[in-house]
Amino acid sequence: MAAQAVTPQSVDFSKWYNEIVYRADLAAQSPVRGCIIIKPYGYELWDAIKNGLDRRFKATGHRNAYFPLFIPESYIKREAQHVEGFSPELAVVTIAGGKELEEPLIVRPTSETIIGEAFAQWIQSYRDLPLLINQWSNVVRWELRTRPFLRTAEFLWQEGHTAHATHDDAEAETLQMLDVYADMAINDAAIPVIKGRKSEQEKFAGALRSYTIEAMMGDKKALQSGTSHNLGQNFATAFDIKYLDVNNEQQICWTTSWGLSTRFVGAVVMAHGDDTGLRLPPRLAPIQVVMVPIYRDEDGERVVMEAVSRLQAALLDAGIRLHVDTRDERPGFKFNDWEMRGVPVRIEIGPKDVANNTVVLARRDMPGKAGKQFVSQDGIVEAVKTLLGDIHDNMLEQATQFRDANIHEVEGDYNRFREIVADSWAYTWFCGDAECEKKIQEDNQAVSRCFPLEQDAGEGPCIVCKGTAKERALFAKAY
RNA sequence: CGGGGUGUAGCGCAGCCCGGUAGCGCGCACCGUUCGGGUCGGUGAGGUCCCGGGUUCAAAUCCCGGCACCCCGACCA
Repeated sequence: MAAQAVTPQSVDFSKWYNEIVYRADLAAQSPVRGCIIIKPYGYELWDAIKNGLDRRFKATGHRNAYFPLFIPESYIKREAQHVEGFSPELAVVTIAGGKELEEPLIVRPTSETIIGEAFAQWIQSYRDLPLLINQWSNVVRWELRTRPFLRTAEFLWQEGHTAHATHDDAEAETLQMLDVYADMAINDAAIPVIKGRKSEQEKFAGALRSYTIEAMMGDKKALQSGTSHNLGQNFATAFDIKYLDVNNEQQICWTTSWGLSTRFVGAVVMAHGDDTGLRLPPRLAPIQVVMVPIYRDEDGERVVMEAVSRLQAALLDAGIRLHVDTRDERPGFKFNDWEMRGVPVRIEIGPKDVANNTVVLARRDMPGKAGKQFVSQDGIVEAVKTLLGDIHDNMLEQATQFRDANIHEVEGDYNRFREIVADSWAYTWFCGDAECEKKIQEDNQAVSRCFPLEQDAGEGPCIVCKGTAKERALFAKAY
């Protein structure tokens, strides 16, 4: 039989990624350039991400709403930086119902403008603030170069939009939502992310400040996995979002927006996957446990399936997402198949196990024999629950160690800096100047990722111009 | 948007140079065999050879034009 292994990460990470996405059944190619079909398994993964976020959004007082897909062209043009940032990648509808439209409609690349217009009508008084809205939607950005999940012409996401009375309120909201993203990434996806502020060059078109959670992928490239923006009064001014304060004076609102997209599915794949396939974090895995019955004749089948039904009922009762693989395939095939799909735990059960009242528990995060253990059927639910927790912890630990081993601090030595960013992340003093950033980008393929929020105070020489820098930044090659 | 590549069965490809009945592997269906780490054998279904035009008795193959997708760079969640 032909080898069915994927291209190893070490040979060609990019190729590995593409193969995994299709072979693990996350997505399929679509007839439309730059778009993908998200298949059920991939969508279930997105659903899990989505549910984790939605729960957190609601817990912090946000409400979901839905705004139109089509945005009048004039709206996009109201905020100068915004239009400049987005115009190259807009899809525009000029004909509808067989007639040329009086005003072209933009297929939303993001909804600040149309939501801003609505906010202007909804907000009259300081009593209406803060206004905390979230939308789950699709957006379109006509990217020239696309990759499944990481950058597609159409993608799914959520975009939060809020309005506040003061700059500080808006800033608190922006940072709170960044925390929400980080919490989901770490506790649901087992991806250790670094919270930071984007440089002036890298911030959102029209924002006062942009924040990001940055994650390190298996090839050591950085992936911006979620962003949160303090929009200041830029959009509020452009869209007349005003309120009367306690003194009956007109004030301009402060707004925020924050988004996390199906790109995060790509983050899960690239942060955890290995040469055997996907490795899904237990809390997001659509299937947490797969049970593979093993037998060689009808007697064996009867006795094994009886035990399978019993264990299945117990595990499903406990709320574990379980799948029993009864396909007419050899066990070895099934093992490999589910490993490709990243299922965290596999239960093998055969006649010998039934005789011994045991099962084999195999964990995806530890390959081969090392990850296998015999456990008693009696304590199966607890054993599985504990194991799922252990796997999450271990995956987070592995990813954290990998990340920390590949971030190197450097001070003042530009040559050393260049060596570092060639292969990993550099952490260094950076003045934030556009010219300095440009030089780094031109000399290396790396760009600034963020000024990490958690760093010791102090100052040092900017890695490029040697001028006094008050913050350190992370630099890396990025997706 | 620049550079390269590829369009032939669901997927991966050969055939094209040198025109002559469209093939291989995997997958799929059925039968048997096997089943604790990617079984083996048999039978079978499945094709606008990317599209349009041209040359020719005859085009997957040669010529002209178009389209699509993929990969690599610059730009971006």
